Amino acid sequence: MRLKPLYDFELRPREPFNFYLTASCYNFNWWFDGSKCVIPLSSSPPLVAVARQEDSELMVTVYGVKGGREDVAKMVEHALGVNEDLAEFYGVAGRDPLLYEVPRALSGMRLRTTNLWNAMLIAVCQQNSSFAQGWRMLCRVYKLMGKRVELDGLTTIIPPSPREFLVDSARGLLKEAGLGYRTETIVRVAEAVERGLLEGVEELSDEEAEKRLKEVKGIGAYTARLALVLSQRRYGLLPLDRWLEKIAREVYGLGDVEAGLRARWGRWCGLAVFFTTVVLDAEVLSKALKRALTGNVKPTLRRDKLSPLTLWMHEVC
DNA sequence: TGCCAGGCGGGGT
DNA sequence: ACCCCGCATGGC
Repeated sequence: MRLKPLYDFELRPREPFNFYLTASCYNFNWWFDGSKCVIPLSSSPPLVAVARQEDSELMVTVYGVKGGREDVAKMVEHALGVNEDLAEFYGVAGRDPLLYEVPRALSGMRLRTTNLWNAMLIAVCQQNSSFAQGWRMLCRVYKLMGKRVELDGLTTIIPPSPREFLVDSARGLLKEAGLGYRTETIVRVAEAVERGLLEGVEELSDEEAEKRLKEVKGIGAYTARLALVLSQRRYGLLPLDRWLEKIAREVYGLGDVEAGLRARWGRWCGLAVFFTTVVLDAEVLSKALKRALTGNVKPTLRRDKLSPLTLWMHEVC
């Protein structure tokens, strides 16, 4: 399917802003090519934005079938976090033995958000799997179930909507993608979305939102919190998994890791977790722990090494 | 080969 | 409240 350019606009991000790092992180090569970042906005009707940097401006072109000038600027602004103020977080991170490189090597990098449904898909793929395995699963889901679209010269993918997970062939495709027992969980999430269970979540408090997501069988505290961080920037939530549990216990000498991290990171927990995975290149626990304990907390950025920042350079699946 | 990896729920205590 | 185990898959 071919989408046509509908209109353009510009955004002026709050400084410091690093578009390259923001677009690079946890991204695939059909959404970022080193200069253009594709931001899927809607599956039906198909709508995507393409952002690129020009001096201190972001130039955004919107593609679709016909529009309908919804509040695309607001959506792109939120997706890239262009107006986010991280000054306070940089204060916290700057004196943290795990995160002190964030205001330095990663200055201006923001977390990109996606919609709640897609964030839950991402989070479910991280359950009980390594970084590499989780992102490979996700890569295959997008290739097998996403919608391929063409924009001018660019071929890209719009992530599948919950509806695609409720057709007969969906389970087979998800198994093919390697999701294993996560298949049933993500199908249940899709059903919950279709029933409207996840509508209005953004109006709820953090605790209520987490509780709502956990009503779906297979969604626990980690998955719910991660999805809310990745979609709604609810940085007060702490997605704590075995990986971070172990690292934080050793690096900070914590007994009660959850309470200890809350005390340390406060309302920035979610963003701190995100950046912890980035600075340690999301290495498997044994390697990440070694690096954390020796103060090797600067992301590698070598293109031959698969990491959150180089994912887009690789043919993952 | 067997074992493990950024969870989770169920069933035991 | 805890603890423990199995769960499906792929990589080493």
